[in-house]
Amino acid sequence: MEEMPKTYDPAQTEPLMIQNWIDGGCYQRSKGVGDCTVVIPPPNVTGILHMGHALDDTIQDTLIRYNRMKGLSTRWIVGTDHAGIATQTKVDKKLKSEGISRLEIGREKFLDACWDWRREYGGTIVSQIRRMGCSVDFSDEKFTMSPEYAKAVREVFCDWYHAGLIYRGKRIVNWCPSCTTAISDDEAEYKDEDSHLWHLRYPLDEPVDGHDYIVIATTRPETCLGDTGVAVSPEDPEKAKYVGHNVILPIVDRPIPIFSDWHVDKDFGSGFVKVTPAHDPNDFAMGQTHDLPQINIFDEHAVVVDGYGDVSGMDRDTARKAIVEWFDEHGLLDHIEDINHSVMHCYRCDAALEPWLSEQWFVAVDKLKGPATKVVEDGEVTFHPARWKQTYLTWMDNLKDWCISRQLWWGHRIPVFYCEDCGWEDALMEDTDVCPKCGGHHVHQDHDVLDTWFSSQLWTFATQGWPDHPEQMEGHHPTAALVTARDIIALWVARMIMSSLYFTHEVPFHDVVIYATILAKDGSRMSKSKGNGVDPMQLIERYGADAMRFNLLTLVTNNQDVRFDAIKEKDGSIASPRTEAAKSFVTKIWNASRFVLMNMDGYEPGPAKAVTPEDAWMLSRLAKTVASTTASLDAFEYGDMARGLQTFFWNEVCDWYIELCKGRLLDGEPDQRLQVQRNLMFVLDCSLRMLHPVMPCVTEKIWDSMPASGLDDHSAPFLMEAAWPDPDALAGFVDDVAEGQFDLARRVVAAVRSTRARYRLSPKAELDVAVRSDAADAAALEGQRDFVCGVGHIDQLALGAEQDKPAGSVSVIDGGLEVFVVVGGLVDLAAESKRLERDLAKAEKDLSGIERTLSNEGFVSKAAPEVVEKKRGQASELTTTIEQLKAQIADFA
RNA sequence: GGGCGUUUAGCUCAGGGGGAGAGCGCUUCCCUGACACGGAAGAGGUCGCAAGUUCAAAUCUUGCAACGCCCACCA
Repeated sequence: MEEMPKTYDPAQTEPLMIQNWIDGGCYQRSKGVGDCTVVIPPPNVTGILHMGHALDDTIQDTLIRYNRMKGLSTRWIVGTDHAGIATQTKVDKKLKSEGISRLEIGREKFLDACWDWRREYGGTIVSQIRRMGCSVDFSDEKFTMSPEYAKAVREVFCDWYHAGLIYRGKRIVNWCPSCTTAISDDEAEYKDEDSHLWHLRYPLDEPVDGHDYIVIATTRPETCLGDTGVAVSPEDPEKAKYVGHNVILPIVDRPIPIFSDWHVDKDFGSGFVKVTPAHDPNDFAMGQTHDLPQINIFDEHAVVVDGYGDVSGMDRDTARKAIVEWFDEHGLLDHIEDINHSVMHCYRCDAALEPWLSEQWFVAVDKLKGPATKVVEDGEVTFHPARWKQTYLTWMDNLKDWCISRQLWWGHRIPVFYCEDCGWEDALMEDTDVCPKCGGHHVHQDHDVLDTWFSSQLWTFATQGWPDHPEQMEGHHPTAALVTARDIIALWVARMIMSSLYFTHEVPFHDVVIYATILAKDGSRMSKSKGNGVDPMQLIERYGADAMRFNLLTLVTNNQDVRFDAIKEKDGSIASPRTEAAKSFVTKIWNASRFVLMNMDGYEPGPAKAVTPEDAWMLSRLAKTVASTTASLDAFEYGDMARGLQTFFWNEVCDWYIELCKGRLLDGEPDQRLQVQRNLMFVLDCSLRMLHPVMPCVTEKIWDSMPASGLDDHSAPFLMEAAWPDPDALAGFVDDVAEGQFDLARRVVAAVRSTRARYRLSPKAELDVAVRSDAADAAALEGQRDFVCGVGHIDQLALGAEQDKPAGSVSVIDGGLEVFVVVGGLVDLAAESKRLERDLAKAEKDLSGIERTLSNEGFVSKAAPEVVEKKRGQASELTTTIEQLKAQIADFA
């Protein structure tokens, strides 16, 4: 047992505590009854952790540490995500800065560079998680591209492929002509741009009602080469006459039909829409409905393909100019309208994306969505806060087939093999270069890789031995809870539920905890480009991990986003007042513990026992706090828990109980002293255990110096492995009468203190005080005479129902108590009677309000009886107060 | 366009049908035997606006306004 140093330095102590836990094997699976396995949402290996991760990981660590202390078998699985496109972009940029081109060095060498990157950043991320004090199992780190994981991914692909859930199809994808890859909707960025709406004339093949042409409106004149129809709204009576006729598509001179479709808004543009199924998602859908040909006019670089004369070989911008010019020259350019519309851009290279028809792999979701909907509807998977359930169900309801192929190199390569000789195709668990059908040697593997979410959807079970070692999952899957951000409910949470139900026949987790998005102080999103992001490591450096964790947990409420109060100072450091306050709390815990522990000479462990009224009050408050803290943790209400603990420990344990124990502890008889030591140790021990999941380092460090308490023998080598206080075992300490009596005493002390402040009396000057109250209160106060006098610095304290107002005294009236403080010649008659008049006016106003309520027929008959009773109590108390105030004012007059 | 969230003290935020709360900041006093990263006493708010439900609304409903987020669409 070491003595506690006078000051606590988180920067020095935290890494030591963390090292001790790791050396002690505490982070690996604990053995216990019941299971609490949690998988970390794997951070992308693209960089360093941000505040969102810090919050995410703090919640999980609190959850894990709490359950570990409760005696469950716990394990927190850690790992990182290869993050396909994001990582490839980063590596691409890095190589580019070194003058190296991805295309020149080829796939193999590029992948080597990706692995190098992964080693570097994966390591950084893991070390940051470690520095936060997160008790993840570092001995068994996972990665979404490890050989075992890759096997699981391949198994899933092959299974779904053979079950017909994965199919290849032509779809419009968001194509980046610069990166020559498809970009998912989620990865595309919308930007508002000023552009034009070109109104172009398309000649009719025969006049309709005397009209030779119609006017279509388009923002993409260059795609008209691929038009295969013109659509009007079914709700547009004026256009109905054109339906069934044909126009002759200018330039290419092709007749195309006019039809009606609900996609068209009759009030937009000219009411006629050119339909280009190969180059627009809506047009693609209309093309399917109306059985139109799909004519692809662009190659993969968005250059017009052969067969269009001069326009062939032009890029899309040049082609646009040329085509508009052509219409103009031929008198077919009706007019040009200015327009502002949003255009999708590649988030890697910022090029405008091209809707492009290409061969892609899809997961058919029809069979998967039903079960995934049901488990959430039935509550087998529960969202916290509950409103996210609706978000999930709405998304699930609108779910379309999922495009899983990506034209990237970094990722899980699609395990489909093709024979160029006989056309054989299959998804295989093992690579092959010989065709099993014809024996030919011209076999190649699909060049695309899988969407990153395809692999991360397996995270709860592919990290636990699936598919080869199902025994490893036994009892540890489903996992307990998933803690994540709301923006990936659809991308990740939903897909995990679908794939887990399909492959493991169980849900991946029972609870989904969605925390608030952390915004900058001004309410904007934290982002690198804005430079308003806060680096958690900087906060830790300045305030310590415990302080940061505590502050972050207070942000876990029902809200969907919160502003983080940090500001960047001139020297680049980060200042966060709330985190600073949390650091003060850490220091407070340290100092209070140090005080208790430095007064333990002669201490023998033993049960806590209420000897004095303040003991009874403290133990009752402790029992209630253990119960409420436990309940909050079980309900994933971390903000409540953190705030509740702070109020309890600081305002009740430190400000009152420890202060009140000083007399007995420092000057008491040996027996008295021993009992108060036991009580203090008990309260401190329970408090540290409750604080530990939130602030693991400081509490663990204090535990080093702690002897056993009445709670248990401290046989656990680490606080993190000690038992969570059992609310039921403490229930016997709950004592509402004691709490009420204690409040009485605190009110007398408060009255004396405020009088001192009002009269500028020294806090130490001993005063004479008289309290007039009813007999029961007087008796209760009599029992607390010592501490009231001690804390209130009272020389003579007179109590009783018949107390007279002492000469030279001023009074404070508080809920039936009349506290008279003798200030002697200082009494300022004018000021006092003014103050009393003010109090009287307020009391009378309050009373008249309550009497109005009470005289209301409706209130008395309809309000809950206890509410009426309470109001009556208030009225009678105020009546007493008013009488007392009047009497005293008369005294001063 | 559909959905969601927020609007409470100078700041960051809790709370939530029946007496307006915390932390920081501010004012005054106190370096009292762990802690000045401390203690005590205070000042400060018609809980965004309007209507409705109710005996009772900061709290529930509706509308409005501002800010923000998500989804869809933008020929």
